[in-house]
This record gives sequence, structure tokens and C-alpha cells, in this order.
Amino acid sequence: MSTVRSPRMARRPVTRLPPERRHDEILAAARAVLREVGYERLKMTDVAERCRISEGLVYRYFPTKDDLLERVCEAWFDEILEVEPGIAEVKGTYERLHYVVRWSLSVVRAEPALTRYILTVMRARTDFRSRRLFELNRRITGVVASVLQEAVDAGDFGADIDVRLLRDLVFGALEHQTWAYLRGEGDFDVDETARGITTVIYRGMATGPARRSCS
Amino acid sequence: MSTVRSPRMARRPVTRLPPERRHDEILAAARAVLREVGYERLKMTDVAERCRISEGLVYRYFPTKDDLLERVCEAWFDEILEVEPGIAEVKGTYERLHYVVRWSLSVVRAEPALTRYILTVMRARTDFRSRRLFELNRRITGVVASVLQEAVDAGDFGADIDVRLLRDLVFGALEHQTWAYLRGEGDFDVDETARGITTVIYRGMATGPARRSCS
Amino acid sequence: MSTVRSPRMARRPVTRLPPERRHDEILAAARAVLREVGYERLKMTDVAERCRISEGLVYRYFPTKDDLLERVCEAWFDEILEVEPGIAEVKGTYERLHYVVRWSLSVVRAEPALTRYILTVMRARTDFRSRRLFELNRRITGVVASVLQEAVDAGDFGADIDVRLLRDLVFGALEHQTWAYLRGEGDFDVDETARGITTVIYRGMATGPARRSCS
Amino acid sequence: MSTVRSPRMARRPVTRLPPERRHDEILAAARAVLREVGYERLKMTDVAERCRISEGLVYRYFPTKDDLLERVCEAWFDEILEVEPGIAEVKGTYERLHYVVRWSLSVVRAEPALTRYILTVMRARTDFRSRRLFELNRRITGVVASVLQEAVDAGDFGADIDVRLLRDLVFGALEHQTWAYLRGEGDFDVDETARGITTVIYRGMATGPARRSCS
DNA sequence: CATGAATGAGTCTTCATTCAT
DNA sequence: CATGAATGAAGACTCATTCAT
Repeated sequence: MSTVRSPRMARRPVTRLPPERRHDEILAAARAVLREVGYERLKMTDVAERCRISEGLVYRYFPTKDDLLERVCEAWFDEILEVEPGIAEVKGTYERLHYVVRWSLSVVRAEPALTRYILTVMRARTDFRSRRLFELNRRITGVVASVLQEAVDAGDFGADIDVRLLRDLVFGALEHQTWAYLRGEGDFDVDETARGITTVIYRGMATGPARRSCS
Repeated sequence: MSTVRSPRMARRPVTRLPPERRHDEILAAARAVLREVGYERLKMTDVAERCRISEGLVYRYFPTKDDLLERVCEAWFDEILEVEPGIAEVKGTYERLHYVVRWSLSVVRAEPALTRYILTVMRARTDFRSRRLFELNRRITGVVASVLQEAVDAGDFGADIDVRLLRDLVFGALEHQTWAYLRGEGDFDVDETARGITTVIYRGMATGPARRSCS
Repeated sequence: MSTVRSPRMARRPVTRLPPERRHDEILAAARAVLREVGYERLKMTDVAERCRISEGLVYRYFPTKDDLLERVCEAWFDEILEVEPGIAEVKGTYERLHYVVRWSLSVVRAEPALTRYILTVMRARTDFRSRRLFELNRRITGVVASVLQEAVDAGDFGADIDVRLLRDLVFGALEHQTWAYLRGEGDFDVDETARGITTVIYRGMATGPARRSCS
Repeated sequence: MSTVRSPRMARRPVTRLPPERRHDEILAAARAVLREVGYERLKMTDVAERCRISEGLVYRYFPTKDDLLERVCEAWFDEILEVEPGIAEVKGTYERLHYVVRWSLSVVRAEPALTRYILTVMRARTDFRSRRLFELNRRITGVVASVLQEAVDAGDFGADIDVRLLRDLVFGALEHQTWAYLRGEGDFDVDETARGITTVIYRGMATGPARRSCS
């Protein structure tokens, strides 16, 4: 009951940082660890060690391990959306589609561990749909969806096409094409894969005889 | 399930079983537990309890927990392939495609926990490709792939189509369409979903003006 | 309360206060927190937050958590003794006894958390008797004891009565009657309880046939 | 995710015990540790060490620390009730009352740490009333209560006496008289204390001029 | 004087795996 | 063969207290 604690002995030299900064550092460290060992073996200790910080401090910023990892993903998604690419300047349905598919693939390519974490752990959570991460994810897939919608609106794709389904098709293919990579079984070529997916979708959906013939 | 039965319980009567039989019983028990609690909470104790067997005996048959779970998946895949459906009797590219998509969906629908386990844990393993499970998985997706190949061969689909990519498209869409279900967020309609996926693929790929117009 | 405020919050403006004032403010805050969450969950952070002060400053005034809590109790006791009631004006053994029992009960009623803290934590300390708190407690129970002593002196209670024992009887009964309340299991009526205890004691102790018959 | 664990190295010689036996041993060890260090500093490790057992095994028998300690108390209460004393053979209200008070005091005297634990921690629990321990406690205080009730029924105590209140008086006094001891501040004499309490109660309650005059 | 970031020693708890009987 | 008691290595999380700024 008496909760008095004995004082500390020697201690490593303490480095003080403004909270904002520390917060981001922990986030970065967690991301790095996640990248290196994968989420299955990520330990809070490792994250702390990474920033040369005590475990307790990590908990000061992030209440639980799950929360930390979720924040890592959110930060990554925020980053992705921030660097929102120059889609505005790309013209033509095929090119626009190709652009966003390529963009999505390069995101995966850049962070396989995070992708894998989201694909396996986060997405499997029962409350996934109610989290900010889900919303962010929507925003990302939404970029692709809106390109598809434009294609329908412009009459390039059949008017009766279910855009949601088409979007799932794109991302499903994207996932399948990258799983080997996510598993660490070798690389994939962003350009080539993007070209492949785009072509199939485009050829499949495009109306009229004017279908662009692709490589 | 996880009710750690206090060790004060009466000793269960020893039942001797032929090895083959016991092996299968354990497999069945593990599968049942996996189905009920999900792999995150599956404990070896629970599996043992399920067949009214000691933990030690489980280890006599399966060296580790991971191994056991892998065998469970293999057994499931074997079963799926055994019950190989009457695809032979279905005629017409569209119908054949619809048939195998529907079949795949019903497999997922019947065993969400196993599907989820494979999609998240097994598939993420770095040595996935070298395992029998990978091979079995290929055989399953191969059923779909061969239907697609036939369509190309028959000239129903464009000759320049990448069948592997198309297969990934199908399974990717399938996964995306079922994740909510796998997460436990509600059901999906096998027929409707199969129809949707098939239609998009078929419409997208079919050559000539003779494209079947679908509901 | 325990909402560990994330360290990202804006820095609070520094307010300088005369030491005496700050000391009392911290005491008041600790008392408030104790009242709200109970001692098991009282955290130094919460106390600091309460007076919009840093943890470090709390430690400038009180060396340890235990010390702080002890001071809180002392301050409370001081307060109780200060507000020493108009016992002087009450006449008659029964009435005087009733008066002090009622007074004691209302003290408990007003501060269940503090009472509970003293009854459980403080009183259990091995060095309790050597603390000022013990002395203060004596002074409080002493008020009752002196009323009892007067009764003996006045011949209203038997001359051979052990006043200390009687005092323990009174406070023991008081404690037992209030535990449910202290545990948070519902209220008790100060008047009724006081009447009950007083009556039993009085009837039990009063000499002669002239015993007051009570409600 | 992969949950395979590496095998153990050297290990201390394992001692196997029938569960019933082990269960009791842990209970006894916990009780001993409680006695020695007090509940505030009782650690599961210590309990395990005491029986030369791993911590994990303790958890096999008792799901949590709180549960273990509660079982310790229950076992103690069971024991107390089992050794139910020869009250049946004692005659006369005063003697019977003295007998049970003495019995209660010797229980406290024998296990100060447990008494203290119950008085402080257990009793303060909000769900105390719904636990078996509460029921057992009732049974114990009930022994005293029934002696008091008999006294009322026999006309030895006034018919208008509130037996529940009287019981609280007895136990309250008992608690107050023993707190110093529980705190470890010195011993108390069971006989003398029992005599004192009994006398006050008896003298206070007994009807008629025939009141037994006591030492 | 004030701040609050930083520390780190605990504690509890879980469970795959082993091995004495 | 069978049992299930026993192990022990992790790992998550808490919070009183310190001290650089």
C-alpha cells in the first residue's frame, strides 16, 4: 500500500527533447523496427532502445503497443496523401488510370512491412471500419475510384459499371501481384506491374472500337 | 474454451486409439478450435482438451503449434480438391467461369477462420512458396486459371491476355469482396458476389460484339 | 482524472504563488483527488494536474506521496478539531454522548474516502503510533472519551467502567455501522445511527433505575 | 505471429505433486508470505519461490493474485469454522458470550496478517458483499450473534435489543482492541481482552438486579 | 522557482514446450 | 503410449521520483 519508491542510482545521460519531436522520433523508430523485424517480433523494448529512450517514455506518448502501431500506419497514410501526386495534370482515361495504379504500387513497394501489417493485422481487426485508418485508407483507394468514376462519366467505361467492384478488382489484383514481394520473396517491377493491371482493366472496361491497344 | 480448467479435475479415462485415427482427430479438433476462437487465441491446451487428450499427446503427433496449424490447412485444401466439383459438366465460358468463382466463394464462406489464417499468417511466412500448402493453393487457383486459359484458347478471350494476371484479378477481387465477412462484420451473398465478379471479368475480357449481356 | 494527458499539450502558463498558499492548494487538490478516485488510484500526476502545477512542484512541497497523503489527513483532523462543536452547551449524560457520537458520524459521512484511507492504509502502518496523526486521532476520540469519563465521574455510569474500553466500543460500533457506506454500498442515516449507538451504550452503562428510556 | 518457442536449457529438478497437494501447498505458501511481509509487499514470485515452484505454476492454480489471496482467506475461514468450538457445552449467557468472544480473539491473535488483509483490502472491495468470503464472515460473526440472540430469547438481555447492532458493537470493540497488535505494535492478552469486552456487553445488556458481578 | 520529460525498477500474466511418472 | 504437472522465457504496462532546462 505504501507506495514510496527508492531513488535511482546511476543513470544514463538524459536527453531532453520537445514532446512534438520525441513523439515523431518514437513514431519513426517504431516504423523502422516494424520495417526491420516485422510486426510479429516488434517489441516495445526495441522501439525504446531505438531512440535511446526508456520503455516508460514510449508509454507516455502511446498508451499501448497497438495504439503505437496504429499511429505509425496513420502517419504513413497521412504522408501518402500529403505527397498527393500530380494526377491533375495527367490527361486521358488510360493514362490517368495508369498513373494512380503506378502510384499505389510505388507506395506498397516503398513500405512492404507496413503494407503487410495493415493487410494482415489491422484489416483483420473487428473494429477496423470505425478507425481513422479505415477512413484514410478510403481516401487513398478513393483516388483510384474517382479516376474510374470519371471514366464512366466521360463515357469511356460502360455506364452500367459498378465502380466499387472495379476498385476492388484493381486493389485485389494489386495485392495479389505484390504478396510475394511482401513476403520478402523478391522484388517486382512497379512500371511493368502497373502497366499490366491498367491494361487489363482498361481493355476490359473501355467502350467502343476505339479501345486503345496497349503493349 | 480458454477456461483454463483448474488442475483439480478428475483424471480423464485413458482411451487408446489407432495412430491414424488420433492424428485425424487432433486435426479436426484444431480446425474446430480455429474456427471458434480464431488463430490469435488458439491454444494447444484447447486443442488437446477438445479431443479429450493430453497436451503431450498432441506433441507426439505434431512437433509444434505452427506445424499443426499448417497441417490443418493442408487437410482443408486436400478436402477442397477432393470434392472437386462438377466443372466438367458445365458448358460455355461465362458459365464455367461463374461456376468456379462461385465455388471459390463458397469455400471462403464455409471456413472464414481458416481463410483468414491462410490470408494473414501463412501467406506472410517467408518460406510460404516452398511449402506444400503453397502447392495446394496453386492447384486450387489453378482450377480457375485453367477455365480462363480455355477461354483464351477457345478464342472467347483475347489471345494476348495474361492468364496469370487475370487469375490474380479474380482472386484479388474475391478477397476484397470478402474481407468484411472474414473480419466478422457481416455476411455476403455467394451468388450475387459470384455473379458480379464473373460479369466484370467476362465483359472485360470477352472478344467480339457477341459479348453476353448479363444481369 | 487518470487520463494521462499526452505530452503534446500546450504549455500551461506559469503562475507564481506564495509558498504557504501553494502548499495549501496542493493539500486541497490531493484531498479532492482522494475523494474522487480513492487512494488506490490516486496518482501524483493527477494531484499536480488538479492545481495546474507540475509534478516537480508537488515534490518541492512534499517529499513523497505517502507524506502528502499523511499531511492531507492531518489537515483534515486539524479542521475537525477546529470546528470543535458546541459540546460545552449540551447538558445531560445521554445528550452529551449522543452529541459526540453524532458529531463523529457526520465527520465520517462527510469524508468517506479520507476515512477509508485512514482506516485501511494509515492505521495499518507500523509506525502509526508515533505519528502526529495518531495524536490527532487521540484528540478526536478523546472528545468522546471525556464525555464518557464525565459520565463515570458524575456517577451516571458505573465507577468500575473501563473508559478506554468503552471508547473503543463506541468507535468500533461506529466503524462497523459505516463500512458499507465507506465501501460505497449505499448511504446511512447519521441521526438514526447515532441514536442507536448512543442508546445501547447509555442503557448498558447507566446505573440505577433512573435509566433514561429511549425511543 | 509464429508462436514457436525455443526449447529449454538446463532446468532445476522437477518435483511432481498431485494437484490437490500442490494447490494446498501454494495456498499455504501464500498464507505464510502474507504473514511475513504483509499483503502490500506480497509478490507472486515470492509465493512461487516459497514452494520451490515456477511462477507459471502458481497461475495454473490461481488465475490472478487477487484470486489467490481471496482463496487464502476463504481457506482460513473454512478452517476456523471447521474447528468450531465446543460452544454447545458452555452454559449460561455470560459464559457463552465470553466463550465466543474469546474464540474470536484467538482467531485474530493467531493470524494478524490475514486479519489485517481482510480488514483493509478485502472489506474495502466494492463487491465484497457478493463474495463467498462475505458469507463465510457472516457465518463467523453469526456464531456470536446467535449467542446474543439466545440471551435475548432467554430474557437475559432486554427484549428490545437490536442484536445486529450489539453484534457490531462486539466486533467493533474487538477490532479496536486489536488494531495495535495487527499493526505489529505489541501483543494483547486474549483472556483479559475477552473478559473486558464480555463484561461491558453483559453488564450493559443484562436485565434485572441479578446482574452477574464480574471481576 | 517551475516545469514536465525521462527514468527504470518492478509486477503481473501468458503459453509453447518438456519430461517425470 | 499417455498424461498433465511443471517450466521459464517473454512481454506488456505502471508510476513514484528525479533532474536538465
